[in-house]
Amino acid sequence: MARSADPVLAERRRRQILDAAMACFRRRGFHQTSMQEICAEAHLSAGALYRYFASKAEIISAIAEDDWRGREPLFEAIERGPDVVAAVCALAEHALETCGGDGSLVAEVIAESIRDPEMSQRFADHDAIFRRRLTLALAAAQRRGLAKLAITPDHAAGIVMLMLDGLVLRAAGFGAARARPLLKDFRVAVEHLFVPAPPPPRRAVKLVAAEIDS
Amino acid sequence: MARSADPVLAERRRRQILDAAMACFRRRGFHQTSMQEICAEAHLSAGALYRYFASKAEIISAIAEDDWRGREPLFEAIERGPDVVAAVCALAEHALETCGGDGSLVAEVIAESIRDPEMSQRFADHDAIFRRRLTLALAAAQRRGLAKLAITPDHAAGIVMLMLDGLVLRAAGFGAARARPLLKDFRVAVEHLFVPAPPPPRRAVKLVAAEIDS
DNA sequence: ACCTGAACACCGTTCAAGT
DNA sequence: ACCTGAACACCGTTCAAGT
Repeated sequence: MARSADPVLAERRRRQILDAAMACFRRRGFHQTSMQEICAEAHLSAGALYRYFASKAEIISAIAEDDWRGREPLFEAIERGPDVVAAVCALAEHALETCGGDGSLVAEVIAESIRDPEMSQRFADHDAIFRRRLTLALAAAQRRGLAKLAITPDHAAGIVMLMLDGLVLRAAGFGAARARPLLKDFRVAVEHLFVPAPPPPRRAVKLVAAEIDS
Repeated sequence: MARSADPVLAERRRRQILDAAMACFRRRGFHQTSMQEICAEAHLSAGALYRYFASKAEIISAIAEDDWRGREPLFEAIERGPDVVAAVCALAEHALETCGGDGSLVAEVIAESIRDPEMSQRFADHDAIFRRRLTLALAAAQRRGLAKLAITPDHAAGIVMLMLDGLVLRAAGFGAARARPLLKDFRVAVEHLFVPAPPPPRRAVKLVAAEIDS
């Protein structure tokens, strides 16, 4: 928003406000936190804050944007790492960690994105990107012989994403501690979708089919 | 809340308020709807409304309770129906329908349950019941020979629930239309978890393993 | 240019007063 | 017993006035 003459100050103020907001939201949740509280935490007046963020929703949105960064390494691990199953599970663990802590921010971001159409669109876009990226990573792993998929990479990506949402939703709603056991379910599912290429057998086995009358 | 001398009137008023609230929430979302609007829609004053519901959250909670009823038939279809895969997919379709329509109530319920600790606890309880019930249904289907599970019924239940949440979250956030394609992913996953017992083969096949030097 | 903080238009909830 | 609606204690946001 703010047309600023001093971009350095502007950036400093934005971080100052974002950090204050995150602290407040973590303590009391998005809607329980008043702008006055954020102002107090950031040592700024209401008027000053509105120079840098047009609304409370815009603050939440900026926090979500922060969260979406730095997920690329996880995809690269799927593409190139030695253990695809482990790398996909790392995606789930990362999701759980991000949602970790009880007064989680992610819960607030989800809640807000469900309500606010603009945030929702932003989420849908990110969702599509995420799926494409995951599909590509899985297909790459498959081509390199790192994984034998029981189904197409695209379906696998879709299923993994559905389950990730399940984890995130529970972590957000019930706390990371209650969601953690579900990682086991996640892993079991992944293991059945990604039939890992068996290690080169020390003894080959030949299967012979013989017809018998029934 | 309301200690009422006339339980018939009380019940009528509760329905009246709930119906008005649902109409308002569907139109404008939970937090965008003011109590004044609900009062107007229900043709009651604010004071009267608060005789029957202690807070806005309690109204949302009552709506969720309504939603949780009548899911039992779906479990029974899993237990007893001829096609377990189809019955499990019906669970997903039901979830999508419930979340259907754009200004969905479910989105509001999710958002609120994430925020409000009491609602969250209620959700966690229902979640545990749901998992037990689904596990039982799957185990029963398995015992009756209707399904051969690739994994334990409990894991299968957990995975199905994770994916259901994924569907619900997207339906709530992006609209049922954008979530519907994911049903295909869901089905593919279910088909791989529930290896259906193959139809009695017209010709039996005997597998013979013969060791060979590698 | 940047900031302040009182003022504005709301909100959910309560409670004295009516019938 | 049941209901009304003005009043209360807030809220997010704005904007005239300061430096």
